[in-house]
Amino acid sequence: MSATIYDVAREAGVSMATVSRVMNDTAVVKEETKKRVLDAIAKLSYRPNAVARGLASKRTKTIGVIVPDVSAAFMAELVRGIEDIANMYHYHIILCNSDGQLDRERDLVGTMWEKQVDGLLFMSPKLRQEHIDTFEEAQLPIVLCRTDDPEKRIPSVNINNKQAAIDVVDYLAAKGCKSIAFVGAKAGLKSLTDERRAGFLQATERNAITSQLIDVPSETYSGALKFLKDALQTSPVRAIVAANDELAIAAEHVAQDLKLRIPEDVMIVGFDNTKLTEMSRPPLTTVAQSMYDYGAVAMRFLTKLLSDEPISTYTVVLPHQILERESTAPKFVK
Amino acid sequence: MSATIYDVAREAGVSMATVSRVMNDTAVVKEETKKRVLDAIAKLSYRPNAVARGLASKRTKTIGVIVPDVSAAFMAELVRGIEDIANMYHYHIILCNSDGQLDRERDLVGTMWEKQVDGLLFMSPKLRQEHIDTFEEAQLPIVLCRTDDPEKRIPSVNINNKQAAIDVVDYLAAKGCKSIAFVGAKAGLKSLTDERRAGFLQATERNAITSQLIDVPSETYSGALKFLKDALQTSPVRAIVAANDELAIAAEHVAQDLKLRIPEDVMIVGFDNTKLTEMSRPPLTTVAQSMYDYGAVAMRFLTKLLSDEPISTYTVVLPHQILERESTAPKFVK
DNA sequence: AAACCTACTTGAGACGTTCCACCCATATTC
DNA sequence: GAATATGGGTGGAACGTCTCAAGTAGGTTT
Repeated sequence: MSATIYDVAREAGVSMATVSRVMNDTAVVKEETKKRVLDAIAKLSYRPNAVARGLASKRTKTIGVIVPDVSAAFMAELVRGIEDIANMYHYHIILCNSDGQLDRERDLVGTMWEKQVDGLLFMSPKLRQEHIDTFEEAQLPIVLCRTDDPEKRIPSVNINNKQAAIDVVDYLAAKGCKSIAFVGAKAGLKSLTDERRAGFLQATERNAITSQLIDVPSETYSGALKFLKDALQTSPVRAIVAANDELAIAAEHVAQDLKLRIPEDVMIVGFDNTKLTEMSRPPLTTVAQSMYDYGAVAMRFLTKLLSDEPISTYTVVLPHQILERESTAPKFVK
Repeated sequence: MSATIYDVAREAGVSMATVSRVMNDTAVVKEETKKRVLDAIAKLSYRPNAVARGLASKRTKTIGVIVPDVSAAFMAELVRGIEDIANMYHYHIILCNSDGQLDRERDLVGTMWEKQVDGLLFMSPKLRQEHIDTFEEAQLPIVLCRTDDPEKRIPSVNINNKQAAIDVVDYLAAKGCKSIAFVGAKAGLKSLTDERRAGFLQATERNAITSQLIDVPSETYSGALKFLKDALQTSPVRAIVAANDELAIAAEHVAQDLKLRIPEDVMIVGFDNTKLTEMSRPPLTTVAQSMYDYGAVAMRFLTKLLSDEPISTYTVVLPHQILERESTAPKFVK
């Protein structure tokens, strides 16, 4: 069996309390005593038991991270950002997948409470009142990440998706596009897409651009192909704004099948700057938002909450940026 | 403050022990008493404290998962597989990124011990003696995943990469290819690639096929483009086997730039069956190994270890399969 | 000389469970 | 009728740490 704090105390000829103080550096200990304790620790290769520590101190140095699905595009990058910062502040993360299902999400918040996590990082495709109630009940410090809370009830980190879509339309308008389509999941399913669509509609109207909405049943490559083909065949447009990169690539492929040249005949813009954008033909113009930073900022925010550091704003908005590639800008030919 | 088991006991007029037995269903309790307890639990909305439980029972229902980098291609899928199965057996996972660095890995194993995890799932690009020593010291049930231990000292889950590469060459040979190139990182950097290359070399020799090795500095799309171009321009081959899908797509693009038709002029095969394979043009033939299953099987293995279920073999080898797509098979045209 | 610091150190009660030893009826066996 | 099971329950030590009130020794002030 492994050594306990009590063993170390006996070995060093001091009390448990002193050992504890040496370990946690929580009060002054005479240099000589300290050395005796450290020697004893080394000799017994003592490591503190974090569970006992958690019980006694009521802080577990553990953060619950609830995501819809780690394996979804770039979610892993976000999680990596979270983990890195967590680590920096000596936290660990318990990762849970909810598939965006309300029951599961509520369940997980409860279980995380049972595990006595110090805080929660929460991601969900759509935030409802039930979520808020659950959070209320759990009484845990929570930061929302990439999850829109229109009423700003919970601390959150987001980007301004609506503005980003507006920027994209303005960008395309400046290139002379007079007719633009937006492709994404039907309204009401995903907050992200809804916001982007709203920006799209607002900006097309303001710029007097003919707009068209292409609804797809699921925001995946294969799920979108057919709907895109139908839409593009019946009413050709000058540009396509896709709710994410995967859809944008589907749009590229459909356009190419219809013998349209990109970007000469039709321009295509995606969202999220996933790895796909570089690997598509032509490379995809997209709205970049660093997923890593997303997670990192959210986690840093949470650590501030946990250590009562002063907070300037409870709804952090991250910057975005249009990354121009060849799907909207003709390639420079030597 | 939230209710404790003691509060519930008082409310129901029974002892703590009885409440515990109701919660854990660990012994018979009279129907009537049980009801009183359950009512009290509901009334006080009692939830057991997992930390206290962990201290008392010495089991935390938590698994440590150490990966080089969650955000690396498809690692997230693997983690998802782990999480799903963990969940099924009522475990949670603490996820840590090591970047494949030995010190960090050893550190993490130690911290996971402190956190009193019930077991460890470990992934690393290259296993060394120091790893084994660290595991030994930690005295934790450990399963290696996608991490080769040539001496089979630690329980592990893997696929037979060498055989997979042999299968690919045989497959191409059957299609009449007489000259095949292998593209991947230089020998000695990645165990995975080394194994695949070994299989490739063995099979090309056996089939009397002209083989060529294209070494790239990094196994990424952009990092490989130039080297592929140089290689394909100087010595045209009939087929390319890439160490992973990303490289295979780079190969596709380079071939297309050289006005080669795929698969008529050159066939291309990737490894891993990532999402990219479906989204490339033409869709990529690849060696499929479900990353999700990889994680799922490893986790299931660990649960068996943890509950002393009988184990048939300590080195699980997962099946692989060549998924034929249009990069090696001409499209059927209506 | 009494009172008061300061610098260290101790003792033991939490923290919220699990689980073992034990108790008390009532029923069953020899 | 004594011994033995069995169902249903109790009490409290143990798990390994933190933490706080309290203690000691030596010096300084009044």
